[in-house]
Amino acid sequence: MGVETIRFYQRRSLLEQPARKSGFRRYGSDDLRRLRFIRQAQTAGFTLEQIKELLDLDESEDRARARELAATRVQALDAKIAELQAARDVLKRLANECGSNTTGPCPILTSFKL
Amino acid sequence: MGVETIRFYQRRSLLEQPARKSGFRRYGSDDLRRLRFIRQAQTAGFTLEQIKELLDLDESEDRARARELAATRVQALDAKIAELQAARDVLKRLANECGSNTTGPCPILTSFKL
DNA sequence: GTAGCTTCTGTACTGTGGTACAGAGTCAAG
DNA sequence: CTTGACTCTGTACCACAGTACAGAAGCTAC
Repeated sequence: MGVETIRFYQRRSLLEQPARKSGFRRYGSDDLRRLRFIRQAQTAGFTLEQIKELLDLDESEDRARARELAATRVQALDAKIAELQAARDVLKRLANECGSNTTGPCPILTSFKL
Repeated sequence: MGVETIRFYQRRSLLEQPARKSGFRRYGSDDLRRLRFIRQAQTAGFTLEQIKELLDLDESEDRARARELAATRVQALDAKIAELQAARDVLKRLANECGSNTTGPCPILTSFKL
């Protein structure tokens, strides 16, 4: 994670600008934990905007809202996983067919077209 | 799919510009099939650039390359599915915990931080 | 005390997949 | 033969999550 990204997060208010010692930002373990949180939440598919909300919630201890965000995200993840799984299975099958019968046009290219 | 999208594809050379009758584009079933192909390939996670290549391959009947693209995509899909699945499971578990024990800070917010 | 690295601010640019708009032309129905 | 809906070209803009760069200042080691 480059320094540019960190400053980008500061501009987006996901990270506070630490007190400066002679104009330089120095970071502590709090910042590090926040950055780790951002990364984890990103892999769960939260947008930066949502992550900002989660971080703000942490301050206000609004458990209901946090659960709501999580539940919505789980649903979205389930939908996305199902979609990718379906696409994967189709593509896998087509790739196999394309590999086995060697005459005629590749089924990957023709199958979608019907 | 709006007309703007179609013209966008034409600019990206995914779709040919049909012969004009007095300046207007008229589309046939070929174009329709191509558009359907594009949509299907998109849900499989191919980028427009890759879809363009697939469409070009269809002309050249290069089965090996088509299989290669498909195999790479299947791998990427598998990886993505696994990642999403892991994130989903963690999030789901945290949401449950956040709902069950009602004291202390919400585990969704604290768990990532350690 | 200077070379070489990092940091600062601010702005602009990237890629991906479109969307929106202005201003002009064209077609079909009434 | 006008009205309204559609199309054309071209350019600019959107979201998202960064990344790059210029030009200046500061820190560190030799």
